[in-house]
Amino acid sequence: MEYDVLKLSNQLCFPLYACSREIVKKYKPFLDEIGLTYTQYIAMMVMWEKKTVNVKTLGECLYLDSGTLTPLLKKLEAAGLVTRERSEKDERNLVIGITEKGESLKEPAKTVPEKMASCMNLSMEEVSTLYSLLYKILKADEVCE
Amino acid sequence: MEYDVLKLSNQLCFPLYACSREIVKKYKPFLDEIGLTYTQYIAMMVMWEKKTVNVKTLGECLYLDSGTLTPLLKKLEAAGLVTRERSEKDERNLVIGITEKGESLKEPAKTVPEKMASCMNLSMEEVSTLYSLLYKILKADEVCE
DNA sequence: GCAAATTATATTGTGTATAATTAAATTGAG
DNA sequence: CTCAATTTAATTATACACAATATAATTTGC
Repeated sequence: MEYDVLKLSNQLCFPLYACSREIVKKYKPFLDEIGLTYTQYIAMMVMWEKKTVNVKTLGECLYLDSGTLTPLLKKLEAAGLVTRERSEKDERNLVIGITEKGESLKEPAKTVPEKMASCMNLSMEEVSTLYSLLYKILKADEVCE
Repeated sequence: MEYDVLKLSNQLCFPLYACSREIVKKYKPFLDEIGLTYTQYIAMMVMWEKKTVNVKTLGECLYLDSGTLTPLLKKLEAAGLVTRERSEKDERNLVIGITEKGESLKEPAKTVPEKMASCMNLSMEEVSTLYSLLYKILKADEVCE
Protein backbone atom coordinates (compact mmCIF):
# COMPACT_ATOMS: atom_id res chain seq x y z
CA MET A 1 0.00 0.00 0.00
CA GLU A 2 2.80 2.37 0.88
CA TYR A 3 4.11 1.83 -2.65
CA ASP A 4 0.90 2.95 -4.37
CA VAL A 5 2.66 6.18 -5.33
CA LEU A 6 4.76 4.03 -7.67
CA LYS A 7 1.81 2.52 -9.53
CA LEU A 8 1.73 3.53 -13.19
CA SER A 9 -2.00 4.20 -12.91
CA ASN A 10 -1.35 6.80 -10.21
CA GLN A 11 1.00 8.90 -12.34
CA LEU A 12 -0.06 12.02 -14.20
CA CYS A 13 3.10 12.10 -16.30
CA PHE A 14 2.45 8.75 -17.89
CA PRO A 15 -0.86 9.45 -19.70
CA LEU A 16 0.69 12.74 -20.80
CA TYR A 17 3.71 10.94 -22.25
CA ALA A 18 1.65 8.15 -23.84
CA CYS A 19 -1.03 10.50 -25.18
CA SER A 20 1.54 12.73 -26.80
CA ARG A 21 3.05 9.83 -28.70
CA GLU A 22 -0.32 8.34 -29.64
CA ILE A 23 -1.47 11.63 -31.14
CA VAL A 24 1.78 12.19 -33.06
CA LYS A 25 1.26 8.69 -34.42
CA LYS A 26 -2.25 9.62 -35.58
CA TYR A 27 -0.81 12.54 -37.54
CA LYS A 28 1.56 10.33 -39.50
CA PRO A 29 -0.69 9.25 -42.39
CA PHE A 30 -1.83 12.86 -42.96
CA LEU A 31 1.69 14.27 -42.72
CA ASP A 32 3.08 11.55 -44.99
CA GLU A 33 0.90 13.02 -47.74
CA ILE A 34 2.75 16.34 -47.54
CA GLY A 35 6.14 14.77 -46.83
CA LEU A 36 6.69 16.10 -43.30
CA THR A 37 7.34 14.47 -39.94
CA TYR A 38 5.46 15.82 -36.93
CA THR A 39 8.42 17.86 -35.68
CA GLN A 40 9.03 19.26 -39.16
CA TYR A 41 5.33 20.14 -39.35
CA ILE A 42 5.35 22.22 -36.17
CA ALA A 43 8.60 23.88 -37.29
CA MET A 44 6.91 24.80 -40.61
CA MET A 45 3.92 26.16 -38.65
CA VAL A 46 6.25 28.68 -37.03
CA MET A 47 7.76 29.50 -40.45
CA TRP A 48 4.33 30.01 -42.04
CA GLU A 49 3.53 32.44 -39.26
CA LYS A 50 6.83 34.31 -38.91
CA LYS A 51 8.47 33.93 -42.39
CA THR A 52 11.88 34.58 -40.81
CA VAL A 53 13.26 33.43 -37.46
CA ASN A 54 16.60 32.51 -35.94
CA VAL A 55 17.32 29.07 -34.49
CA LYS A 56 17.26 30.22 -30.89
CA THR A 57 13.81 31.79 -31.21
CA LEU A 58 12.47 28.80 -33.11
CA GLY A 59 13.78 26.59 -30.33
CA GLU A 60 12.02 28.69 -27.72
CA CYS A 61 8.75 28.50 -29.65
CA LEU A 62 8.94 24.72 -29.95
CA TYR A 63 10.72 23.94 -26.65
CA LEU A 64 13.47 22.29 -28.69
CA ASP A 65 17.22 22.92 -28.73
CA SER A 66 19.74 23.17 -31.54
CA GLY A 67 20.70 19.50 -31.22
CA THR A 68 17.23 18.66 -32.52
CA LEU A 69 16.75 21.66 -34.79
CA THR A 70 20.05 21.75 -36.67
CA PRO A 71 19.63 18.41 -38.47
CA LEU A 72 15.88 19.00 -38.88
CA LEU A 73 16.41 22.41 -40.52
CA LYS A 74 19.10 21.00 -42.80
CA LYS A 75 16.52 18.46 -44.02
CA LEU A 76 13.91 21.15 -44.59
CA GLU A 77 16.56 23.14 -46.48
CA ALA A 78 17.46 20.08 -48.58
CA ALA A 79 13.74 19.69 -49.35
CA GLY A 80 13.73 23.31 -50.56
CA LEU A 81 11.23 24.50 -47.95
CA VAL A 82 13.48 26.89 -45.99
CA THR A 83 16.76 28.79 -46.34
CA ARG A 84 19.56 28.94 -43.75
CA GLU A 85 21.75 32.04 -43.66
CA ARG A 86 23.98 33.75 -41.11
CA SER A 87 22.72 37.11 -39.91
CA GLU A 88 24.81 40.03 -41.21
CA LYS A 89 24.36 41.95 -37.97
CA ASP A 90 25.48 39.13 -35.71
CA GLU A 91 27.09 36.19 -37.41
CA ARG A 92 26.38 33.91 -34.46
CA ASN A 93 22.73 34.03 -35.46
CA LEU A 94 21.49 31.63 -38.10
CA VAL A 95 18.42 33.07 -39.80
CA ILE A 96 15.86 30.63 -41.18
CA GLY A 97 13.66 31.92 -43.99
CA ILE A 98 10.73 30.36 -45.80
CA THR A 99 10.96 29.69 -49.54
CA GLU A 100 8.17 29.94 -52.10
CA LYS A 101 7.97 26.15 -52.10
CA GLY A 102 7.68 26.26 -48.32
CA GLU A 103 4.86 28.81 -48.58
CA SER A 104 3.00 26.73 -51.14
CA LEU A 105 3.03 23.73 -48.81
CA LYS A 106 0.65 25.70 -46.62
CA GLU A 107 -2.22 24.95 -48.98
CA PRO A 108 -2.24 21.13 -48.69
CA ALA A 109 -1.21 21.41 -45.00
CA LYS A 110 -4.37 23.38 -44.26
CA THR A 111 -6.46 20.22 -44.39
CA VAL A 112 -4.42 18.42 -41.71
CA PRO A 113 -5.95 20.06 -38.59
CA GLU A 114 -9.52 19.27 -39.64
CA LYS A 115 -8.61 15.68 -40.48
CA MET A 116 -7.06 15.35 -37.01
CA ALA A 117 -9.99 16.98 -35.22
CA SER A 118 -12.21 14.17 -36.39
CA CYS A 119 -9.86 11.68 -34.70
CA MET A 120 -10.39 13.22 -31.26
CA ASN A 121 -13.22 11.94 -29.09
CA LEU A 122 -13.44 15.06 -26.94
CA SER A 123 -16.08 17.80 -26.88
CA MET A 124 -15.18 21.42 -27.66
CA GLU A 125 -15.35 22.19 -23.96
CA GLU A 126 -13.09 19.30 -23.01
CA VAL A 127 -10.56 20.34 -25.67
CA SER A 128 -10.61 23.84 -24.25
CA THR A 129 -10.11 22.64 -20.67
CA LEU A 130 -7.27 20.34 -21.65
CA TYR A 131 -5.62 23.12 -23.64
CA SER A 132 -5.75 25.51 -20.66
CA LEU A 133 -4.33 22.98 -18.22
CA LEU A 134 -1.45 22.05 -20.52
CA TYR A 135 -0.51 25.68 -21.06
CA LYS A 136 -0.72 26.27 -17.33
CA ILE A 137 2.00 23.63 -16.89
CA LEU A 138 4.04 25.06 -19.75
CA LYS A 139 3.62 28.71 -18.86
CA ALA A 140 6.45 28.83 -16.33
CA ASP A 141 8.91 28.61 -19.24
CA GLU A 142 6.71 30.30 -21.84
CA VAL A 143 8.74 32.49 -24.20
CA CYS A 144 7.22 32.43 -27.68
CA GLU A 145 4.61 35.15 -28.11
CA MET B 1 -7.32 34.39 -41.56
CA GLU B 2 -8.23 31.22 -43.42
CA TYR B 3 -4.86 29.84 -42.32
CA ASP B 4 -5.51 30.31 -38.59
CA VAL B 5 -6.03 26.57 -38.30
CA LEU B 6 -2.29 26.29 -38.99
CA LYS B 7 -1.20 28.57 -36.13
CA LEU B 8 0.81 26.73 -33.51
CA SER B 9 -1.20 28.45 -30.78
CA ASN B 10 -4.41 26.91 -32.16
CA GLN B 11 -3.20 23.32 -31.92
CA LEU B 12 -4.09 20.99 -29.05
CA CYS B 13 -1.42 18.49 -29.99
CA PHE B 14 1.44 20.93 -29.55
CA PRO B 15 1.11 21.75 -25.83
CA LEU B 16 0.59 18.03 -25.25
CA TYR B 17 3.81 17.23 -27.09
CA ALA B 18 5.79 20.05 -25.46
CA CYS B 19 4.37 19.39 -21.99
CA SER B 20 5.25 15.74 -22.16
CA ARG B 21 8.88 16.52 -22.95
CA GLU B 22 9.11 19.29 -20.35
CA ILE B 23 7.87 17.00 -17.61
CA VAL B 24 10.17 14.13 -18.60
CA LYS B 25 12.98 16.70 -18.44
CA LYS B 26 11.96 17.64 -14.90
CA TYR B 27 12.21 14.00 -13.85
CA LYS B 28 15.79 13.71 -15.00
CA PRO B 29 17.67 14.98 -11.91
CA PHE B 30 15.57 12.74 -9.64
CA LEU B 31 15.91 9.70 -11.88
CA ASP B 32 19.64 10.27 -12.32
CA GLU B 33 19.96 9.62 -8.58
CA ILE B 34 18.59 6.09 -9.01
CA GLY B 35 20.29 5.53 -12.37
CA LEU B 36 17.19 5.23 -14.57
CA THR B 37 15.98 7.11 -17.64
CA TYR B 38 12.30 8.06 -17.76
CA THR B 39 11.35 5.18 -20.05
CA GLN B 40 13.28 2.73 -17.87
CA TYR B 41 11.49 4.17 -14.82
CA ILE B 42 7.99 3.53 -16.17
CA ALA B 43 9.07 0.05 -17.29
CA MET B 44 10.29 -0.63 -13.74
CA MET B 45 6.96 0.65 -12.40
CA VAL B 46 5.22 -2.13 -14.29
CA MET B 47 7.78 -4.63 -13.00
CA TRP B 48 7.34 -3.51 -9.37
CA GLU B 49 3.63 -4.05 -9.78
CA LYS B 50 3.53 -7.27 -11.79
CA LYS B 51 6.87 -8.97 -10.90
CA THR B 52 6.64 -11.00 -14.13
CA VAL B 53 5.43 -9.94 -17.54
CA ASN B 54 6.12 -10.74 -21.16
CA VAL B 55 7.35 -8.15 -23.64
CA LYS B 56 4.06 -7.91 -25.48
CA THR B 57 2.06 -7.14 -22.33
CA LEU B 58 4.66 -4.66 -21.14
CA GLY B 59 4.45 -2.95 -24.52
CA GLU B 60 0.66 -2.73 -24.24
CA CYS B 61 0.91 -1.23 -20.77
CA LEU B 62 3.40 1.41 -21.89
CA TYR B 63 2.17 1.92 -25.47
CA LEU B 64 5.66 0.96 -26.70
CA ASP B 65 6.74 -1.66 -29.21
CA SER B 66 9.58 -4.19 -29.20
CA GLY B 67 11.85 -1.87 -31.17
CA THR B 68 11.96 0.36 -28.11
CA LEU B 69 11.64 -2.28 -25.41
CA THR B 70 14.18 -4.87 -26.58
CA PRO B 71 17.28 -2.65 -26.18
CA LEU B 72 15.82 -1.02 -23.06
CA LEU B 73 15.20 -4.36 -21.35
CA LYS B 74 18.69 -5.56 -22.28
CA LYS B 75 20.08 -2.51 -20.48
CA LEU B 76 17.93 -3.19 -17.40
CA GLU B 77 19.14 -6.80 -17.51
CA ALA B 78 22.77 -5.66 -17.80
CA ALA B 79 22.16 -3.42 -14.76
CA GLY B 80 20.92 -6.49 -12.87
CA LEU B 81 17.40 -5.15 -12.36
CA VAL B 82 15.46 -7.68 -14.45
CA THR B 83 15.85 -11.14 -15.97
CA ARG B 84 14.96 -12.13 -19.55
CA GLU B 85 13.93 -15.75 -20.20
CA ARG B 86 11.94 -17.56 -22.87
CA SER B 87 8.67 -19.05 -21.66
CA GLU B 88 8.70 -22.85 -21.48
CA LYS B 89 5.08 -23.08 -22.53
CA ASP B 90 5.45 -20.88 -25.59
CA GLU B 91 8.95 -20.09 -26.69
CA ARG B 92 7.80 -17.07 -28.67
CA ASN B 93 7.23 -15.32 -25.36
CA LEU B 94 10.10 -13.61 -23.57
CA VAL B 95 9.30 -13.40 -19.89
CA ILE B 96 10.73 -10.46 -17.97
CA GLY B 97 11.16 -10.98 -14.25
CA ILE B 98 12.28 -8.63 -11.51
CA THR B 99 15.47 -9.38 -9.53
CA GLU B 100 16.11 -8.71 -5.86
CA LYS B 101 18.22 -5.72 -6.89
CA GLY B 102 15.30 -4.50 -9.00
CA GLU B 103 12.97 -4.87 -6.02
CA SER B 104 15.31 -2.97 -3.74
CA LEU B 105 15.37 -0.03 -6.14
CA LYS B 106 11.73 0.51 -5.20
CA GLU B 107 12.77 2.05 -1.89
CA PRO B 108 14.75 5.03 -3.24
CA ALA B 109 12.32 5.32 -6.19
CA LYS B 110 9.45 5.87 -3.76
CA THR B 111 10.57 9.44 -3.16
CA VAL B 112 10.45 10.42 -6.86
CA PRO B 113 6.67 10.98 -7.19
CA GLU B 114 6.52 13.33 -4.20
CA LYS B 115 9.53 15.29 -5.46
CA MET B 116 7.82 15.66 -8.84
CA ALA B 117 4.47 16.64 -7.32
CA SER B 118 6.09 19.73 -5.84
CA CYS B 119 7.21 20.74 -9.35
CA MET B 120 3.63 20.92 -10.62
CA ASN B 121 1.73 24.17 -10.29
CA LEU B 122 -1.71 22.54 -10.54
CA SER B 123 -4.34 22.02 -7.83
CA MET B 124 -5.51 18.53 -6.91
CA GLU B 125 -8.70 19.15 -8.84
CA GLU B 126 -6.84 20.31 -11.95
CA VAL B 127 -4.58 17.27 -11.81
CA SER B 128 -7.64 15.07 -11.58
CA THR B 129 -9.36 16.78 -14.54
CA LEU B 130 -6.23 16.59 -16.68
CA TYR B 131 -5.78 12.92 -15.78
CA SER B 132 -9.33 12.08 -16.84
CA LEU B 133 -9.11 13.93 -20.14
CA LEU B 134 -5.81 12.29 -21.08
CA TYR B 135 -7.16 8.82 -20.32
CA LYS B 136 -10.28 9.61 -22.31
CA ILE B 137 -8.04 10.19 -25.34
CA LEU B 138 -6.01 7.07 -24.61
CA LYS B 139 -8.92 4.78 -23.74
CA ALA B 140 -9.74 3.82 -27.33
CA ASP B 141 -6.59 1.68 -27.35
CA GLU B 142 -6.52 0.88 -23.63
CA VAL B 143 -5.27 -2.64 -22.95
CA CYS B 144 -3.34 -2.71 -19.66
CA GLU B 145 -5.61 -3.33 -16.68
C1' DG C 1 -0.64 -34.36 -39.35
C1' DC C 2 0.94 -30.69 -42.24
C1' DA C 3 1.06 -26.38 -44.85
C1' DA C 4 -0.58 -21.68 -44.18
C1' DA C 5 -1.77 -18.08 -41.26
C1' DT C 6 -0.89 -15.98 -37.00
C1' DT C 7 1.83 -14.46 -33.11
C1' DA C 8 5.97 -12.76 -30.54
C1' DT C 9 10.29 -10.89 -30.50
C1' DA C 10 14.43 -9.10 -32.75
C1' DT C 11 16.75 -6.25 -36.19
C1' DT C 12 17.45 -2.31 -39.14
C1' DG C 13 17.02 2.34 -40.70
C1' DT C 14 15.43 6.93 -39.98
C1' DG C 15 14.25 10.67 -37.05
C1' DT C 16 13.99 12.87 -33.05
C1' DA C 17 15.53 14.55 -28.04
C1' DT C 18 18.86 16.12 -24.73
C1' DA C 19 23.28 16.90 -22.26
C1' DA C 20 27.84 18.23 -22.84
C1' DT C 21 31.36 20.20 -25.46
C1' DT C 22 33.30 23.22 -28.97
C1' DA C 23 33.89 27.29 -31.64
C1' DA C 24 33.00 31.74 -33.09
C1' DA C 25 31.26 36.37 -32.35
C1' DT C 26 29.88 40.13 -29.39
C1' DT C 27 29.70 42.74 -25.15
C1' DG C 28 31.20 45.08 -21.31
C1' DA C 29 34.09 46.13 -17.24
C1' DG C 30 38.22 48.35 -16.24
C1' DC D 1 40.63 50.12 -26.27
C1' DT D 2 41.03 45.19 -24.83
C1' DC D 3 40.50 40.87 -23.02
C1' DA D 4 37.51 37.97 -20.27
C1' DA D 5 32.74 36.64 -19.86
C1' DT D 6 28.68 35.78 -22.34
C1' DT D 7 25.88 34.34 -26.12
C1' DT D 8 24.63 31.51 -30.07
C1' DA D 9 24.96 27.52 -33.11
C1' DA D 10 26.90 23.39 -34.33
C1' DT D 11 28.71 18.95 -33.07
C1' DT D 12 28.97 14.67 -30.55
C1' DA D 13 27.35 10.91 -27.83
C1' DT D 14 23.63 8.44 -25.80
C1' DA D 15 18.90 6.98 -25.64
C1' DC D 16 14.64 6.56 -27.17
C1' DA D 17 10.50 5.90 -30.81
C1' DC D 18 8.52 3.72 -34.66
C1' DA D 19 7.87 1.62 -39.30
C1' DA D 20 9.25 -2.12 -41.89
C1' DT D 21 11.26 -6.39 -42.25
C1' DA D 22 13.01 -10.83 -40.61
C1' DT D 23 12.88 -14.96 -37.92
C1' DA D 24 11.09 -18.44 -35.31
C1' DA D 25 7.39 -20.76 -32.86
C1' DT D 26 2.53 -22.00 -32.43
C1' DT D 27 -2.25 -22.65 -34.23
C1' DT D 28 -5.56 -23.88 -37.30
C1' DG D 29 -8.05 -25.35 -41.41
C1' DC D 30 -8.47 -29.10 -44.09
